[in-house]
Amino acid sequence: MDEPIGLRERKKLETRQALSLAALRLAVERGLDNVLVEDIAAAAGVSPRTFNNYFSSKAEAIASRHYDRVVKAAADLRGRPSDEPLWPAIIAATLRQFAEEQPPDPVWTAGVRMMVTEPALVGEFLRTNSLVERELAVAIAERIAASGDDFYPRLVAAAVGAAIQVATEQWLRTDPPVEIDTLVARALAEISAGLPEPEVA
Amino acid sequence: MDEPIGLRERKKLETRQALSLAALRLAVERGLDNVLVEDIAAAAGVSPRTFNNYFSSKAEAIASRHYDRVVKAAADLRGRPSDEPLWPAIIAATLRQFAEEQPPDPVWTAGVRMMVTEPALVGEFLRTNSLVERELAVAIAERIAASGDDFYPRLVAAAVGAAIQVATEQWLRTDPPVEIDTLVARALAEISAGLPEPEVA
DNA sequence: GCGCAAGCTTGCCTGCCCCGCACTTTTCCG
DNA sequence: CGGAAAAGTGCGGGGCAGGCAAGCTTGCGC
Repeated sequence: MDEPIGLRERKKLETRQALSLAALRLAVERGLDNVLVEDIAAAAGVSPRTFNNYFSSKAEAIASRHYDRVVKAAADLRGRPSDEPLWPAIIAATLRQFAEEQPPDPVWTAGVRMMVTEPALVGEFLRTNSLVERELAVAIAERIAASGDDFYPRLVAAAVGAAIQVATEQWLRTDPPVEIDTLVARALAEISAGLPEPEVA
Repeated sequence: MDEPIGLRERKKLETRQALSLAALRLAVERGLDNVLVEDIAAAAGVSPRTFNNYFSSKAEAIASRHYDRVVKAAADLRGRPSDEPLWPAIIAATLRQFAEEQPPDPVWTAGVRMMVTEPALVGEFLRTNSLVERELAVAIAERIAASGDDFYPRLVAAAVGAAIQVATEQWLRTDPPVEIDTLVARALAEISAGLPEPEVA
């Protein structure tokens, strides 16, 4: 968390963020396919050609915001005391991401719904999650003196991803809205406990 | 599992399969972006316009084969005796898919590697997996008298998907090749056991 | 300061993809 | 056998992604 150098880099980051934010906002406002790359570029104050220097597709630009957000959970995990047991640390780091923002930004929640709904976005959304899981696996590996490519860290990271995924889906579906924290916590608890078959009702 | 009716349907299915097979084979042979939709259509003996009546993208055509394959695991699970405990049934049904074909078809393995590697395919691949998980959740729900939309079945299905995903990744990476069955079995066993933090080495 | 090199932005242009529409051809079924 | 429904096809348009070759900006070393 540093690199004070780079006034040039700064501008680049700003442009990138402006583009991804504009992409998300416009898509939420008017629906994905009423937004042209041209519009996004205009909203960010750059030429359409430049858009593709930053992102290789509309979908990627939108998902980029998602990436920036969830990647923080991995960073959070790194910052936790190293003597804390693994799963409590994971659960705490994850929940913090969802708790941070109350009430949740309506543009963001609409964005999540869109990413999970629009066929043209789902793939990129999932691909992003899978990228984040890699980061997460590395953070997990650090705690147990393993490599981020090893089996166990990858599996744990994938399990966490799956839990969040399911929790998010259920959250989008519940009609009387439920706190997403609750759902995520439940999913993580259950998946870390091994998902035993419930007793016959 | 029937519908004897439909000589019309038959042709449709054949065309669909011809298209997806051609898409996969050509992409493996020459690399994804040296294959035009035109080529695929030609190889399947239909017009380019018809291609898009079946699939909405090249990626979807390729992933369609993947879908057809893995969806069988869910069907397999349905066919198992209903008094068998859940996890053994899941594990058996899943492993059967991988065991079925020995040695594995080289076009297929190359195809999997491609789907996991090529940025343009990864998203569609993941999206397909997520679709299959829905089927799987329904099959799981049947066994425990629940709905396919309920939390627990979804979570189990997602966990299974995550396990297979990780196993596949590791399998593609192991240089002295390992049987994928082994990896899948291990991943399923571990995730169903709850992924406890390993003892410090 | 100052000028040069590296790097970012942009415009232009090409190839390709996806899809709507209208028309033909095939299949189904009474 | 004849009409309705559905599948295949050709054409054309809107849009996207990316190579290339200028311009323009920034940073760095002198």
